[in-house]
Amino acid sequence: MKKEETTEHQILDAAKDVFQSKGMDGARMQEIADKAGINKAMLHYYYRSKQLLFEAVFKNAFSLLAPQLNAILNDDSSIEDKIIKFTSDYTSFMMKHPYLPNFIINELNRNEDFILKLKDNTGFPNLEKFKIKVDSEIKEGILKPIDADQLFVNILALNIFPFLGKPLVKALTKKDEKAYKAFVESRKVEVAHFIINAIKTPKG
Amino acid sequence: MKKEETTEHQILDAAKDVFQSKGMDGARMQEIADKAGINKAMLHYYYRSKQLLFEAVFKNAFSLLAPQLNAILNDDSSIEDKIIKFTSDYTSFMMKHPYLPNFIINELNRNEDFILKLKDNTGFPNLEKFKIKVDSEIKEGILKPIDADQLFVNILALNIFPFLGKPLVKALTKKDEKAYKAFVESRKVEVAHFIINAIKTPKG
DNA sequence: AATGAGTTTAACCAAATGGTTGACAAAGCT
DNA sequence: AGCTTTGTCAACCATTTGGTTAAACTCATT
Repeated sequence: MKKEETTEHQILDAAKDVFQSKGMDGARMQEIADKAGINKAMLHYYYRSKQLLFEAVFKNAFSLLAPQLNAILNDDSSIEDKIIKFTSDYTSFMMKHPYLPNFIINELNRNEDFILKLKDNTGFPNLEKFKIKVDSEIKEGILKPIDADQLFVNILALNIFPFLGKPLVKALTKKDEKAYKAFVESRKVEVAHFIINAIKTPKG
Repeated sequence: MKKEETTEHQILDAAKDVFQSKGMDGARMQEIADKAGINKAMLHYYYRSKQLLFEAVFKNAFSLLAPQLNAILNDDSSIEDKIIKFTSDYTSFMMKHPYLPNFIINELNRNEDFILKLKDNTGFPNLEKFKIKVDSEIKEGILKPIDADQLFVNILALNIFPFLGKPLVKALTKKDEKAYKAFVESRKVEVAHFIINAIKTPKG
């Protein structure tokens, strides 16, 4: 039997659906069982409790996101190239996993201690290399002076917010689903230009 | 008796606390009653159901946020001045209401229809005037070409995200509460510079 | 065929939860 | 003073919910 067909995996799959769209508090064990096509008791047989099943889903989700962040932080290209690549890759990734950012942001807010467990894990994004690169490009005169933390948060903000605040963005800019998708798609390049304009010293 | 001391207002106040920190699903009517110092039956006496009490809290919260957005959208100053003012004002406002952005974003995501009710309301932010101003400043050569919707979403993103993603930002940039507050405080001017650098044509 | 470990199910349980009821008091009104 | 309206509470109710149990089924090994 393939791994995707085992009961344990089917549960995790169904749990992902339900937890990510309804959150820990809104999710119901019965709904997860129904979606997985199995008896509710099986959830406890494999994952013991709602909390543990939730944590399995959460860690899984975060382990999907972390490499996206590490990609920009740990390669050796210029800051400009990092931004161009990240903005495009991250937006594509989010379009495939629309529930992910809200789910993670939300549950981290609901339980601040939760992030401590992740921090210890290897693979938790580290900004050191990025900071060094930013500072060196500033010294070289390629970039205008800017704090690397601020720049990183700006990059994240511009890329993540349109997904976090999708309903708000749609309502404010009066876009239907189709127009919203086109809007986000065009951000793949727009956002990179925007950031680079903001931080690059004029040539000459 | 002052308005703030009426039972009805005490309920709304307590409900605000509980709903904004735990969300609709995580909130408990008993906890709201306890926090308001009254019997649980009173909640239903004044607001009929959990859903209606929640909606009262939500509308209240949104009516606090909307004027902040309208401020930038409807005054007559230059885009540069709008950005400087908004970035500073909005950050101050958010520091006073830290739960607000998450609460609103979250519950809008949980129930997309909900925003339709708000849209009809007078006072719902409208971008028309802002768009016209952006386009005219681009024609005048003050700003580089940029889609007004994109610019507006960028402004929102840079200002709201640090509050939405507070735990993530704290963890990634390795800041404690004090350093985080200083970080956000300095964004009052940093973000405005960042945006203006991105969109203004070089002088000369 | 007998054994036994792993898997699955129906039925059940205690606690929590949103909501209701009926009694009663305080405040207005005639 | 009587009568009505409004406000408040303790007790109660029906349902939902996460979790448990004990029996049954599967299937490889002996």
